[in-house]
Amino acid sequence: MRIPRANSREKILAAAADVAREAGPGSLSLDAVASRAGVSKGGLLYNFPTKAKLMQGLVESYLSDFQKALEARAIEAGHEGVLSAYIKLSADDCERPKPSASWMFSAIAEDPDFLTPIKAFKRQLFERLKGETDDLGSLLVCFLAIEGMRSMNLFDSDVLSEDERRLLVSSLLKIAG
Amino acid sequence: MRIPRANSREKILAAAADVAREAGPGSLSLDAVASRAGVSKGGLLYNFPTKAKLMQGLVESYLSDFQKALEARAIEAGHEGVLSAYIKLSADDCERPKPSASWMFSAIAEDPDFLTPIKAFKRQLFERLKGETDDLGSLLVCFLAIEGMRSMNLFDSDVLSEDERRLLVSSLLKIAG
DNA sequence: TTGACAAGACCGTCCAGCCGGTACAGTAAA
DNA sequence: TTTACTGTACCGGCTGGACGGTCTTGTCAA
Repeated sequence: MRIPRANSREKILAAAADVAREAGPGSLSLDAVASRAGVSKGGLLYNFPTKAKLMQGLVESYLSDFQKALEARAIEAGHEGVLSAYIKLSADDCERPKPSASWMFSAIAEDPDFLTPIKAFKRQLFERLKGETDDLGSLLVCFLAIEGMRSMNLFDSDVLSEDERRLLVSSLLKIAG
Repeated sequence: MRIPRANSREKILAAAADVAREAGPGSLSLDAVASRAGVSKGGLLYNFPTKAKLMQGLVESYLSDFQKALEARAIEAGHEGVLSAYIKLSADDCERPKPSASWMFSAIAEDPDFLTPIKAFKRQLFERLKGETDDLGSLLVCFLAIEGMRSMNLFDSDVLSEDERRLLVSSLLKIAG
């Protein structure tokens, strides 16, 4: 019954994200992921020898997806600059009602150091944005506001209404110029 | 050996926060909290019958501390308005090198619904700020930027340098002013 | 072309350990 | 006597992980 040559890694990663989102970050167990992915626990452990490796895989795929999406937007936006691309990308990400990265809480519970690559990525992005503008103050406000928007989405927070979010995004785009 | 009439509840709450901060949110077990608080497990369960009650206690004390601090700042700041008070309070909170609310991740792992009171509080705060300004766009940017700052601190993120944080705060105060 | 065989991908079971929670007898201050 | 614990002993469930077996695919000599 086993399908040969299936790309199990991606299937497992997606399953892990699904489990964390739907059952809560505290319920991200290997058993749950395996059954969700349609894979035995042994098979899961074959692809990711430890839970830590699974988390690491989640972080890496998150980061590479993000980078790819950002690059695509940056090309698409062209002269408007990377900051605008980042704003729009984040706005779209936050449009989705359900947070797609609840697994991050599981990763933090496992070991807070899993966030290190994400922090490094953000710092790198910030440096890149710094080279694009001469008003550091505005950039900081913009960058942090996006961060706030993303964190609210992560926490599944409905503090802002849709209208408010739209207004926020347009205000940010105005600041970004 | 028991100190009479000690306020164990607060001691336990503080111990729980300490454990989460120092050993990581995934290591917040009842045993760890009890031993950290210098209390037996029986004593801990006497004060908080379940782990969920402990989390709830953490959230409630966090919220009441926050509200008290904000009120104090608001009176202190006087005519400058609540938004300025909120900015300054958050800036000071984020000055502290170690995040004081890692327990929040433990709470989310336990049950994401523990955040509901916090979301409600934030919404309430936002409504209050809305009544103070006529430029909703600027308020949104400010509010979200603060949110971003707080979340970065929560994630123990050193993405921003001290200088950058200072510049951010002054930019925010300028927008708010 | 075929057959042997190693490597790759995965299954299913088992286990030791930890965690939340219970139970209960004792104790010292108020 | 009541309140507020201490301390110990215990339990059942779940979890991460180890392990041995199984099926599949690729390779290569005969």
